[in-house]
Amino acid sequence: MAFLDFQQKLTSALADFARSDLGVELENIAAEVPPKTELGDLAFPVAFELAKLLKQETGEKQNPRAIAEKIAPVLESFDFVGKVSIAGPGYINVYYDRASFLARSIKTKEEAIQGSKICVEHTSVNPNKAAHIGHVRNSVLGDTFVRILRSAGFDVEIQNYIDNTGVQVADVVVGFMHLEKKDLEQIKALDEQLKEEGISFDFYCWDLYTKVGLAYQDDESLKEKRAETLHLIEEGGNETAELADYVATRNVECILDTMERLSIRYDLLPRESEILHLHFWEKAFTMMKERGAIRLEEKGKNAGCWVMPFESHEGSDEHDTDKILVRSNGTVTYTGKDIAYQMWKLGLLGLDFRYRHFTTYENGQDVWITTSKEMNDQAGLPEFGRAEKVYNVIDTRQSYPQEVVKKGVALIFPERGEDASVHLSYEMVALSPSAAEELGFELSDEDRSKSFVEMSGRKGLGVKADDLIDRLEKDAFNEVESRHPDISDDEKKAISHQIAVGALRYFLLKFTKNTVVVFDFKEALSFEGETGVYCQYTAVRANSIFRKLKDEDVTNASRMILEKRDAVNALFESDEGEGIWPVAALSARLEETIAQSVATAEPATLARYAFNLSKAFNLFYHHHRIIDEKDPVKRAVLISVADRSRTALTETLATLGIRVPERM
RNA sequence: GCACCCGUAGCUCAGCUGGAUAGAGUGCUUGACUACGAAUCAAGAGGUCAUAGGUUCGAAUCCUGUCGGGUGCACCA
Repeated sequence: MAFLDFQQKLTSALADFARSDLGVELENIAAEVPPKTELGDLAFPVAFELAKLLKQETGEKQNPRAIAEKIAPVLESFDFVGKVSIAGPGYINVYYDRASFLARSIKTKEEAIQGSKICVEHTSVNPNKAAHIGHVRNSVLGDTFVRILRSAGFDVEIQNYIDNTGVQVADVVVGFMHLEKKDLEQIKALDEQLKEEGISFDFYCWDLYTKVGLAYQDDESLKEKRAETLHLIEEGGNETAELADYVATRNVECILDTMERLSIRYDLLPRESEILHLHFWEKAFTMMKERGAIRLEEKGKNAGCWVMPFESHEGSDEHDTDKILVRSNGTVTYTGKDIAYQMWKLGLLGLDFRYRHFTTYENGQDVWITTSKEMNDQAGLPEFGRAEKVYNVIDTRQSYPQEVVKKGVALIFPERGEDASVHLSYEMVALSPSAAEELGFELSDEDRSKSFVEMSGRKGLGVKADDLIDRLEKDAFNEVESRHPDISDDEKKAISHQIAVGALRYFLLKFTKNTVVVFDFKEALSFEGETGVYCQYTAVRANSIFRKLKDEDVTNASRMILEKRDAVNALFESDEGEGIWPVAALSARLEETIAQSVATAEPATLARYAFNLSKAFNLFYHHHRIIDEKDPVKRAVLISVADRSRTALTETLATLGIRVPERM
């Protein structure tokens, strides 16, 4: 039983009372958590609202406090309510009955899957190089949001879009073919050689990509090669495309390995090549023309282009108000393809991909990838797409094209509307100037004067995800070793891995989405203060209490609380009970925090909850000795509260993708 | 020029659809380990919530202007 259930009952009772006894219809009743636990567990500022409404109807001025006095008995009639008090100018503060709350079973949420499917696209790293910390923010945000949605009971499908036919892949292909003069066989041989040397393929491509970028600067003919290469890759069915496919697929494998280290997994990898070859765009184009969503420009500078009118932006001489979807040479822009893809995700396109099994995770979960070939073996193929709602995790710099996609789809399918497509937008990860220098980059005076430096894949400026994870694991290993010199190296490694993941995921989740994360090594590598490690440590500590308790201590505690309700409540009234209720109360707020995270699409809310819960537990922990407590009633309460806290904390951390080690 | 985001403690950030005395972390000063684990805890100092108005019982939060910063606005992806 969570507080959210209580709140819902109280709110509807309030609405009924306002309707029947005061003759006022309250649309939504605001409830809030009082600033201090001494002020109760739930507060309704509704008396102010009612005073205003009653004045409007009757013309008589009403005192909010007097109204609150009338409401209090209604709320007090619930068995889970201990008392109700009127505070200040008319706040109605509700105190839940503590003994009765602790007597209820912890029972975590019911597994009621909500009917419709939600599709979340995240990661979508260009498959031409290793992932950096900016990509990881995307993935961690997306993955955590998926976990939050699932925790709230939604059916979620995870897609990682693979732009395997884009310019960035073409760049690396140009590097292999024209700078290094390698053909497919030689690249495969190189790949084998790299494996032996312990260098991952995506790291090699990272450097190659930078080299190509530099080579373009003083070799015009190479730029022509790029256009040529891009064209061949898009067209498919030639040696260049085959080579590009190998390079892109190997990078996808590497990136998936990186993400696996962070417990991030996918259901489907849709590729751009299939969107092209299975003619998704042509289908969407026809529908858009039929529905009059786009028009062919006959004059002006966009003559010969198909554009989508876009009124919300003012045009100017330099910038157009309309968005071009088909160029005057007849080719489709990225945004055009994206509209077709979005339509597919929502089950509106009337075409489907073909699928090939890509890999299986160690838990047996399959990952599928799209293909244009007819496939025979489709055992276990799930139904992809056809989502009720789609979240695209993409950084804020792509807000404009995302808006075009959303509006475009809504224009063709007004019955689904704009709400079906959500751009889960977040700010970029940039580097602090000192971090950039630490990576060995020379900064201009201009860069150094800025508060941050943007990462650049093209320049090779960025913190590679695997490097950072390695560093975190190494630091964690040293810490574990100093604390537990007796355990095996394998166990130390396993623990330090969990710590590293906890540290990194939390670091990226503690900032709200629209905050630019200015990456700084010291901060990112910290294991103290507001970190994932702090939360993990708290849970480990709580668990270690229960390792020392006997099972019957816990069951006895439950029985004791049921039998001695008066004594339990008396404990909370006395000084002895100080600091116990705040953790218990906070532990009961996981469900509402999840609901809030879903409503605002903001995982940071849950991360903050994990930290606050940990802090509350630590406070409680330092105030009370649980195992040694002599008073049987108090001991029972302490055990029950500690058990609830560690359960809530463990579940919260799991939803953040953070595991709790046995010891650390 | 236009659109979106941001401006809160020395620094980095929270602050939910408006609600009670604006909170954390970090840094600084001090104190607590023969332990249910010090990756912890406690105490102290630190704020004209950029600025000027408006809306109302009530504004860090909503609206408008101003100043300062970021990001977009390709027949690139």
